[in-house]
Amino acid sequence: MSERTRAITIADVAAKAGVSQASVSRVLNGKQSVDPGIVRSVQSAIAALGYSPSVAARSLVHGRNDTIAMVVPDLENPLFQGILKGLSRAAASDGYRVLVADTAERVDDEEATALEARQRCDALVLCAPRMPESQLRRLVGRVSPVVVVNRPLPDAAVPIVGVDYVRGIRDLVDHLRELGHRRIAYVSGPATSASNAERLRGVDEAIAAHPDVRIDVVPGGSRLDDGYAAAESVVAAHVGGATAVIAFNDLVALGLLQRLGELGIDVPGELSLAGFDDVPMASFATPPLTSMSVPRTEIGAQVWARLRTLIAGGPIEHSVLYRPRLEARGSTGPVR
Amino acid sequence: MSERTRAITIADVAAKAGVSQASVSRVLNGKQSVDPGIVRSVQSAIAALGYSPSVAARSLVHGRNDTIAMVVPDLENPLFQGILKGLSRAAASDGYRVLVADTAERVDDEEATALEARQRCDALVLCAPRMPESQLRRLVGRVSPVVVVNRPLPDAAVPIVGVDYVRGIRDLVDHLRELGHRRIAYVSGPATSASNAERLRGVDEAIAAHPDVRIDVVPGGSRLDDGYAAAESVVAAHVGGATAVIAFNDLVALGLLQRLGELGIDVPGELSLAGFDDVPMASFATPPLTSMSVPRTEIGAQVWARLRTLIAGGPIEHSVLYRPRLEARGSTGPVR
DNA sequence: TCTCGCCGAGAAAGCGGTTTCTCATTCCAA
DNA sequence: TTGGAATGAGAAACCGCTTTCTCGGCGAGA
Repeated sequence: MSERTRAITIADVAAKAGVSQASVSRVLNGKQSVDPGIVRSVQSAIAALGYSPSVAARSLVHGRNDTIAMVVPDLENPLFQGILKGLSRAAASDGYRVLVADTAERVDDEEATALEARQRCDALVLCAPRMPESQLRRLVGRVSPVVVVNRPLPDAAVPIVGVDYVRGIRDLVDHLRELGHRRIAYVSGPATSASNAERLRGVDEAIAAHPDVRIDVVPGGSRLDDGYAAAESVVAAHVGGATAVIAFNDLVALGLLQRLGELGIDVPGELSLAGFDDVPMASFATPPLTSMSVPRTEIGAQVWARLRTLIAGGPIEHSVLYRPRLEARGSTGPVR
Repeated sequence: MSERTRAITIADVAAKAGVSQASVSRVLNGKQSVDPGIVRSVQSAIAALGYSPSVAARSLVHGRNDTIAMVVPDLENPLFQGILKGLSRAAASDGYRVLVADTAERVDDEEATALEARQRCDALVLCAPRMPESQLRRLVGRVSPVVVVNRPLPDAAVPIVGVDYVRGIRDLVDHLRELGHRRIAYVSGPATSASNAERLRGVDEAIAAHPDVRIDVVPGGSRLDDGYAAAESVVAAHVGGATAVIAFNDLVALGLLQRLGELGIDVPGELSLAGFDDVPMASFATPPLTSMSVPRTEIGAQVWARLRTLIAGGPIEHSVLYRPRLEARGSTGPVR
């Protein structure tokens, strides 16, 4: 291949059309009336040259580049994928693009990744950040405009979009209680996950509200194999009297469900099982998994709405917490 | 909030340090020796001011912005997610970030989306593009450097990273044939999917290689509910003599598996079932789903390797086709 | 001791656009 | 007919950084 030909610039277009660069710019942006003749000659020059303006130059002068970044602990989590999808589509409708930064659950890299991503973008979405609260508070101040997802941060000057896990767990416990369950096991999530802490609060509140209910917490994780591996503890809890299980999320529940099947434990006959998030797979499990539905793409869209306001210099809009909706399916049933 | 304070620039740093902008730049980039005293004063000025260089300005000068874009038909597909994850992590290790552009399966928007994304980035990844071949050939010429994933494009001047679906299907048919199956149903994917066409070629080759095997193609799709909905046709094929089913991908297979269970059809007793892609959920299904494993994140990494070479002005590296690996699990068994 | 070459630092010229500023027209009202 | 406002187009400044160009100072060789 020969020497790379320099890309054509606005100057080339101006020369070809016999007008000034300013006029070309005006035609391009159409925010000032221009002589129709000039418009025509500029347009034909653009077409003839196959010109397309440099995004970088534009960014420099405008101080923005119509791109936002989403920082996420693990791209493989269906919840984050759904949020990314919703965010990406909503932002696209306003001409914004989304850059993804996967921190691969490395808590120590989160801050640096966020700062670096922020440099390239006009705004940031921090999705379920794992870092300590004090660090997060400091960070959100530095990377504004920013929206935080799935991480409570009381009184911080940042919009939060999240899921009411406390309420979700309570509703789920209510569901199980109505089915007659009084002894429940909760398979917990990653220690660094704030939403796990929220779920645990939900557990506590549920216990407080229903003194007749007892909930044992057993260690788990966030992925399919974590659920599979948690079966042992769950069985122990079952032997100890638990008749129902709530898993940190659907992946854990599905992994657990598989293992319970292998162990010959009937769900929901012997043990009821519920997950969280209502991932697409949930309703396709055997038995279909009871879960708390979370509007993933809707969350993404809401995040964008808040971010857009912020970018436009608007106020910090109210935070919003989605209340999960119970999807009662075959994996939970009346206590025997 | 008061008038937004202008961001600090390299000029501020230079002034504070009492040196020229050029020196600050030299310190920053460290590609020229600078007096240690100047280095120190610049560094402390940077620290004191909390300066961070403008990415946009840098991009303008360099003509690149260390960002690539991945255009994908549907972010919810686990295959693409895996590729994105692998790509994103590999690129990150070279200081590159990835921007995602989801075309939401709208074939007509693909080209525009790709062109638009290319403007903001140094290079492009076209993931399973749905557009017609002629259009794609034209496009890849315009958006170079570019790597195409999962779409054959013979003799095009572009590296291709993909999966050998032809071979994969053949291997899968061989597996079923060894189990005694002679009548198989193939639940096909989206009409616009090139990889579905490849699978169909695999079907044809398998038939040609094994005259005793017959494979019926029934319509399907690419998602869980497509598989669920395809059950009717599959049952018809089963009644017609088919003893095994190959689904377009694992999602279809899992959806189908669920419905077959509801219909009381024993898998693999009555009907063997296999998917494709080996998504994480596959081994957690009941029964565990036989599938063809595809190295999703590895593909992403390979894509980056090729793209990096291209960006650096290197040659178009050889295309690579991964041969799927059979993961024989419980959903396929000997014919009754 | 003098000259040549090298090195390091500042000045200035871009990178490719947008936007202000300026000035020449045009149009309307007095 | 003329003054003044409105309009439109070109010149030039500017966005923030990199990189070339230039020049002063210094060390080494003669």
